[in-house]
Amino acid sequence: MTHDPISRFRRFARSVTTEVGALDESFLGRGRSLGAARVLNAIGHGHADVADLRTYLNLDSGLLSRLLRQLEGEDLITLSPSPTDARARIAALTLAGKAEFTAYEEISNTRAANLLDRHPHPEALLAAMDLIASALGQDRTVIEERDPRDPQSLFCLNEYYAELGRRLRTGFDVNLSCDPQATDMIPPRGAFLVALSDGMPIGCVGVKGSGAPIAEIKRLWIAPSARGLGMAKRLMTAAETRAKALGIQTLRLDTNSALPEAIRLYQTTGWTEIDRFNDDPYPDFFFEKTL
Amino acid sequence: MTHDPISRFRRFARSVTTEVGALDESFLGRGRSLGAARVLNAIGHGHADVADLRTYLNLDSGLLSRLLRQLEGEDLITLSPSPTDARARIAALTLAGKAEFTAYEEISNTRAANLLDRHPHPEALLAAMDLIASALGQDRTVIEERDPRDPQSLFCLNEYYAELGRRLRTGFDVNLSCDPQATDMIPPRGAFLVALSDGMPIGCVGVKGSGAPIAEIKRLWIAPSARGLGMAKRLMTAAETRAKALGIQTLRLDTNSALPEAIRLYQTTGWTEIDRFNDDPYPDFFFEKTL
DNA sequence: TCATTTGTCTGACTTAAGTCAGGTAAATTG
DNA sequence: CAATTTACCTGACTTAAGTCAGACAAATGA
Repeated sequence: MTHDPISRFRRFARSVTTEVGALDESFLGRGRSLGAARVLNAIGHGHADVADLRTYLNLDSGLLSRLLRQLEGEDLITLSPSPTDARARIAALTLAGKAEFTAYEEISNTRAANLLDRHPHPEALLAAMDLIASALGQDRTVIEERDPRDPQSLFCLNEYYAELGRRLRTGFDVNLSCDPQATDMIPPRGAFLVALSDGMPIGCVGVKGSGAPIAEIKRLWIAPSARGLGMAKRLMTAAETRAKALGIQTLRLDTNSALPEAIRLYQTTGWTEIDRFNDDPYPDFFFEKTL
Repeated sequence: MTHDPISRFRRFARSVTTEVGALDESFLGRGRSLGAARVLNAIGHGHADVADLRTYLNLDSGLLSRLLRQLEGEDLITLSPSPTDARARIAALTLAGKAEFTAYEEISNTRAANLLDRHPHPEALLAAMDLIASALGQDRTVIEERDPRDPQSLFCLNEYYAELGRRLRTGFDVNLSCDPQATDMIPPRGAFLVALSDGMPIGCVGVKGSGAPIAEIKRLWIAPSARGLGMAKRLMTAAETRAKALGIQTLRLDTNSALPEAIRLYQTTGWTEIDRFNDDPYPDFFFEKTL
């Protein structure tokens, strides 16, 4: 058998291992060990405090300490005590460090751009990568509270509107809908949650409150590449927990029969169908849940 | 920007690196260094002679020698001189070695099966993996001459027939077509070439000869995941070179207007359209090329 | 046949990576 | 406030990985 699922998976793993190995090789071209390069890159990507670096890179405290001093010796980073805890130290790139970091980024970006450039269907290739990254990263997906006007929140919301436009027979115009004001989805009135897989937004949900003990769930969206992995359930659970913490006792939501997966989710997670509670033209299904 | 092509590519690379790292970790669970495990696996996958192992694993001769002796000391492999060259040595797994090899395979296969099992659309995930593996592996794709009755050849031929069935408005029944006898595509009359990416067949082409200095190109097929990467051109060039070596002076082929990519390829690579030269019901385009 | 090349092995290295047991100073807790 | 915990550092290790210069025997070519 040469074409069974497992052979195909393993061929994928081999090809990707080769690519990863080649990237590591080109990293070594900058005359620094892979360990030091990883630390430099992690700092450049915003992992500032030493404790964070240690868990992110999964390094022994002694080993990381030495790597940090090596980078400090090369004048690529500075280490200063944390203002809130004089024991902890915070790493920052110097100008030279930023230049080195950019050089490493260039290596990665060039490899990525080359591969995408010479492919006949870059968008298909990227969609495939999204799918695989979501499947592999499902255990590492985190849910974070964000301002709904954040770039990552806006990305989710735009995708959500675009998808509604495609799926509702009538199309979707956000201006005709009961569009929640951003402040209604920010504490203390409400909250907006984004699911991030490796930093990439792959889903969102909003709790739209008014200060009263009743609030609405809005804008539940999951990226196509992440569907079927249980993200909607995780997001809804997180939203309910957050709503409870904000003092909300009852949640309501409206949805559309063109979104059967969503309706099925609500039906199986303790929501009860209720009568129409607004005059928004789009929804035709209404649910309620007591927390 | 959080959703540009390069970010998406790099998110993919990160998630896959984590997965590869986790696999290496579980390999270490068998109490052998990664180097020794890699050698054992390579032998199990048919890399028997030491020289082949050295190039395949890209190892220093001294290092490989030591790893081999370590495995020999564990009674996992035997090393015997090659019958054709008494300097060269050939590695083979002992019974215990086969058991260890299987254990490593199990680790990989279980990880693969787990991931596929818990995904809602395993076939979509696999198609995405095929696409990426073909894109990453395009430089490592090799063209090999095979017997057209080989399992890998048959896989290509079946896919080819299935695809014709989908694309021809009339469907496609191999029995109605001028199906070449396998012996017509085996030296000295002809040849059958298969493109292999990491051992996986992703394309084929046949040269159907009769002993005369005129022969036909048949069964040109490229896997969907590998289209647009120039494989068809590579296969055709290889087929022409092989035909020439078999003493063939003129090549002909028939094709169908439902396959415009193929027709475009022939038109741009030195083929001239000619009159119908057979009464096969399927083709409606005919080409010829003098080598 | 004899010089050269080839395939593998050995011993003596270097280096990166990682482990582990203290040590110091700051923060936290009862 | 004293005891404990936490965050990081240091020194002394081990191990895997990899490099390099020969050594040897078999194969090859003039």
